Amino acid sequence: MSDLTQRQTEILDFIRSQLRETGFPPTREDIARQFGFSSKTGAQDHLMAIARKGFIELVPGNARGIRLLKEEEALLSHQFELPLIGSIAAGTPITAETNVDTWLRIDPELFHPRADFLHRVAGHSMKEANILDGDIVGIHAQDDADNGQIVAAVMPHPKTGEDEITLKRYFRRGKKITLKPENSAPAYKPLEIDLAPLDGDSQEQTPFRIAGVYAGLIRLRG
Amino acid sequence: MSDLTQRQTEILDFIRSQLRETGFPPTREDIARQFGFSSKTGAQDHLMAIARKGFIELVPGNARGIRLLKEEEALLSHQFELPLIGSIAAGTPITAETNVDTWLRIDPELFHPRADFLHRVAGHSMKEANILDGDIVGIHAQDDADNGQIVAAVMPHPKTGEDEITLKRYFRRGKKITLKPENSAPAYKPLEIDLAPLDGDSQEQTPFRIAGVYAGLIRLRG
DNA sequence: TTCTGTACTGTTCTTTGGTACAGTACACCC
DNA sequence: GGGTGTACTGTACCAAAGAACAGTACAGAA
Repeated sequence: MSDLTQRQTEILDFIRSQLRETGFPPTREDIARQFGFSSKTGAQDHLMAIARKGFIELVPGNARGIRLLKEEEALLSHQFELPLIGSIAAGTPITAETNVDTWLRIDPELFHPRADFLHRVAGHSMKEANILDGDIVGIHAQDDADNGQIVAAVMPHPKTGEDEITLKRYFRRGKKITLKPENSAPAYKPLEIDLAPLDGDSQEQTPFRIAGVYAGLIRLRG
Repeated sequence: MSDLTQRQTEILDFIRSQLRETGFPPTREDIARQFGFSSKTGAQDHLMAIARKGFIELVPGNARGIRLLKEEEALLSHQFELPLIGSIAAGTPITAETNVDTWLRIDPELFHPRADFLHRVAGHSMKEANILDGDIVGIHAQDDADNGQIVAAVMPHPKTGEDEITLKRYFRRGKKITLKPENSAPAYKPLEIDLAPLDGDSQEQTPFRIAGVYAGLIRLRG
């Protein structure tokens, strides 16, 4: 399936938004009006191009006979789904499509605060916060956190160097940040990060950022 | 909101099915054809009645200008929702509508085994199974369980006598059933039930049944 | 250079489809 | 017995909307 042009994408988005808002697809004239065309033929041309590329189906002879194809229809209801984020490709925003393993049908608004993405927990470092290996946590995207909150931190894996998400409890005192696992076993040690390393100290900063705060979890096995 | 008549319900169902199949609402003529009316006025009359009762909205002057109202739209996707079961009215099956507090938009198929309903946990009796007060557990409906499984048991509350759901770990040896809390604090005691009380013993049976087995949980706060 | 695709304007034709008006029949309620 | 609501038939009108045809302009590929 070939790609849509910029304009065609805009028009497809308009069809989606109309469907969501009014409950039925727009007419050629609706589209022309929206984009400032003086003739509805322009809209018709675009529709035929989008249909030819397989994103919609036009039902001849039917008013508003525009059908989003299945893949497209699924996109519509992404509003009640959450992306499960796996590994993070370098230089991408966390919810970029390449980082999405799959979409799970869970209403983001159920969580407090609202979840923006999900992450599968590996390991037992948050055991004492009742977050277990294999649990899927909901994360509310924000780049800061309050003291004592559990955060999803993005930092390179100590061995592979690849960016990954880890859950830790966040504390900040001046320029010192502590990321604390919730497991009293000696193997789990707090991570200290100094935002103001001594001058002349060429030691590299731990490249760390907050992807969001913990908003709840789901555990999918009995 | 008053109720729909039989015929009106049929027509509303047809509108839903058309939306699902074609992606857009039917015309008056589509409806007339479907139900064998010889005039589209019959369809129009029904639409106006259904709109007057608040189930749909008609957008004047727009072809296929039929909009399902929000409650209705949600109904469309009940397939991806789970009922949260609160207290249980006497003599009703557990997922009867009167027992449903609300519907949460979570795909039942995410759980293993598939969840049939949800239940909010009150208290700390399953703390050591990492199920906390306030968690919402997914339950797969079945009336039996294997030894060691966590079950949702329905039995009368010791004080109020009202049927309620409690989570316990299930063990059976012959005619003896043990429902065991997962909390080693002395306040939490296993419950023993004997399916074969001694003859002549008039002591009342604990009226207990298994509503289903634990299939996972969601925790909606950070 | 020609061909193909995108991105439109402008006009015309015809069908689709909403809506109004006039009836009929039946059931239920006050 | 009259009013109201449901459940239709039948006719008619006209705006809404799809579809076809004829252009223009530009950009990139063969």
